Amino acid sequence: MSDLVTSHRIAAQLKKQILKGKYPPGTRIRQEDIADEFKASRSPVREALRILEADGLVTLIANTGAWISELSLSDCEELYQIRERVEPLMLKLSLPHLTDEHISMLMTIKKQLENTKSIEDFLELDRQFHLLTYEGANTMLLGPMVERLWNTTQHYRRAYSKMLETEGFKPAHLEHELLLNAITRKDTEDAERILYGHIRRTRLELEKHPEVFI
Amino acid sequence: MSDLVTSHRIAAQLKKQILKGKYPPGTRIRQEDIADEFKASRSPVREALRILEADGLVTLIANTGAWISELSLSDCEELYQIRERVEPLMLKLSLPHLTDEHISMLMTIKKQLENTKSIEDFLELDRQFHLLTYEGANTMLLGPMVERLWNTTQHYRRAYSKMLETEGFKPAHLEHELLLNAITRKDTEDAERILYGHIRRTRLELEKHPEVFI
DNA sequence: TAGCCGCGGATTGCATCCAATCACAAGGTT
DNA sequence: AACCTTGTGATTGGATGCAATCCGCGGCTA
Repeated sequence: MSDLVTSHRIAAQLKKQILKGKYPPGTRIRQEDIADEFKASRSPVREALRILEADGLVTLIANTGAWISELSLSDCEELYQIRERVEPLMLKLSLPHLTDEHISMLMTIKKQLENTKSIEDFLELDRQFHLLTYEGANTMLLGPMVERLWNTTQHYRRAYSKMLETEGFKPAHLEHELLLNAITRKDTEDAERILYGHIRRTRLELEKHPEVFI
Repeated sequence: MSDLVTSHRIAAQLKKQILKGKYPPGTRIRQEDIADEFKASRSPVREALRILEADGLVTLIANTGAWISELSLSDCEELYQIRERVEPLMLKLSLPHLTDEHISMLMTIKKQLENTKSIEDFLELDRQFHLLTYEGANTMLLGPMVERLWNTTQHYRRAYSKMLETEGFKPAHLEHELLLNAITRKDTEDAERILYGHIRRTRLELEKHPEVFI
């Protein structure tokens, strides 16, 4: 389907690379370089860049070029405040439709999360954990929006995580425990509150590390 | 600047036309038609369509075409629920920076809003009123997001408004009164709650009119 | 008569070429 | 010495032509 379309293929690949950290924020992207890398012309590359712009991953400036999006501290605070309000909603919509399979999968991921020492694995598992709690909400609009919020903050979550000692992850683990518990009990209100606190605490921690930003 | 770039110019113009209701939801858009209309080639049109896709105004399907975005009732409910959570945040960030000029402007718009009989004017003034209350939040991310939410629901606000008798607008006027009052008092908490209720009530009203949707 | 297959027209996707624009550096002026 | 100006190279934006894909219609078959 759309994966056969060159522009979409390029967009998907580039997205992976960006999220993996291949290009740090502020890196300039030249159309021709990408075109060569994918053995295509600049046309589909330009479309791919527009797609990634919509995802918030790159920033385009007319007649000038494309850069990997860069967030200031205040941008990041803003994004987290949005997440604080929006993700509990998504959880509320999702929770009633989460099955036992979802929940046992969540338990598995939670255990892996507690045992890993690798930052990269932590980031990936944490993302999987939260996005899985939203899986029940079959939504055409909120889902992409939330994913976008995660994507744009990815670099900063990574940078911030690297500054933490392993002890620093403990609150997150406890909150995951509480969250999973509330989910199992199908206690929407509690789950929403815990998630709100989880994101809010992370924001406040992040604000203590302005050195992550320019 | 970017308005001189053909693709941006086309995107901006098309956006206006769509919001004005020139193309109802579900209308197919052929690249060549738009290209002819703007006396340009298909290249900038394609970019413009990608931009509008990011705005949520059109939906692209690979190898098939572009359509004016269409919302189902449940999509619309979802959007309103997002607005219920996100717009109060934006108001909270904006309120402390609203000046007396903002407030007197808001009063003017409110009066016009109460006196107009035209649906089209009502839509435009209502939009101006609310977006003006957000003007104090100089945000790079929330602002565009909120505008996008307004854009994608525009058609349905219009369709729904047309079904209402003039009496039907009364609650909205009262809520605007309360909201403006709370803003004048710089009472963030109250303003947030009133706004939440305003959007929520509208959503519930909308749910009573499923005939607006397909 | 209903359903399936295949073909032609219309439309989108991609490559290539040329034009327009910008950033940067060198030179001149005050 | 700092600032403005101008020209050149690099890069993006747009036009055109061709290839690929999809949709609808007609005819065939069960």
